[in-house]
Amino acid sequence: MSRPPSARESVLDAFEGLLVTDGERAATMDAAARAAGVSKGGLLYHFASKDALEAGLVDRLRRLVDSDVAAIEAAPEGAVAYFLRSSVMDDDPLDRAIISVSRLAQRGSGAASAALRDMRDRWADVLRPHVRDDAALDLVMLVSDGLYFNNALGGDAPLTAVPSGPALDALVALVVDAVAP
Amino acid sequence: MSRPPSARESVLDAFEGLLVTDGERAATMDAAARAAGVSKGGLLYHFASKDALEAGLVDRLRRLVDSDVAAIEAAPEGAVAYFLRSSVMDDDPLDRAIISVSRLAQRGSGAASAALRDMRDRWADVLRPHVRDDAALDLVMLVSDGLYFNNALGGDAPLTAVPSGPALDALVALVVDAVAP
DNA sequence: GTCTATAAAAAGATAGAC
DNA sequence: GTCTATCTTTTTATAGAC
Repeated sequence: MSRPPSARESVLDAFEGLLVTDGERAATMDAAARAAGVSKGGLLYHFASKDALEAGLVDRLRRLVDSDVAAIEAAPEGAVAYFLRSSVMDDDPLDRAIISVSRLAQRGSGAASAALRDMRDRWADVLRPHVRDDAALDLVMLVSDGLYFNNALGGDAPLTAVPSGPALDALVALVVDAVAP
Repeated sequence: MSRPPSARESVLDAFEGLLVTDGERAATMDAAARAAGVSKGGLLYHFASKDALEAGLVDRLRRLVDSDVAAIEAAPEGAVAYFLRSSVMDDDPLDRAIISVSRLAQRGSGAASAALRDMRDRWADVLRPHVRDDAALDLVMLVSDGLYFNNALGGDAPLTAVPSGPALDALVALVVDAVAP
């Protein structure tokens, strides 16, 4: 935790970047090594297999979700409003981790799917006390999923124009009003 | 339109099935040929390349969206309620086409991303007259995206328990009430 | 229209030098 | 810790027989 090996993190960053910007197909060990500026052998010293590389990304996601759950709980503007606003992709470390692990999940990685499921469960647990009932919780979670979905799909352009600015304000207000206890 | 070549459709069905159930990685030309009961050479007669095979699936999606938009417009229970309920994956031809083309989009196919974007635009156009304002339209579209997202991810189990039965009824009622003009 | 055989490239992984 | 070289398997695609 105090002294993370630099090359290891570089490889992980490069692999994540390839998944986010170029899609699953482009995220090969070869490409990750090249993007990180190491050789394939160098990469394989840190991550002995493709599975190990993917596990590294999944671990990173789990750690980022820990901080996110804490931030949701502490948000002054309310947990629901904060959660929805943070569901709009902003290219921060958590967003990149979610997108890249989503790509792994679609490649068929069971560990990636499990991590995403777990993330979603933890979000639901922290939001539950802040909404009216189960239908309200479903609504909040699904809007959040939808916001991520539009960024996780279609590598180049987002699937749609995700609401931002005043449109996002109006959406958040509408949802907060509909789910308030 | 009247006499679709049988082998061609079989190959397309097999390719779609592989994408839906086994994920992108498993949907190779070899596997599609085997699943369709033809040889690789036989497949390549109908689809000269992987791109052509993917284009075949995208065309199928476009045709199914045509019918779906008509069904939304004609729904007796209201466009929004019908649209949301039909966003829950039911393994019908349209759902399978959406999931499989989503997988192609994540593989990096620009044509697949464009078809999904177009589908979403057409849905928005047909729903717009049935909702209060732009924020309400965003809400409906995002909940629908969320419902699909949870099926498009994680090949084996859906990412979460998608609401069904009374939970779905309550969710639809909540949304319909929040967006009614 | 459908087949077999095979080429050509890319991917994951191993061995061992430095 | 990092490198080069090499092996194996998989995937796309071509050639040409039937």
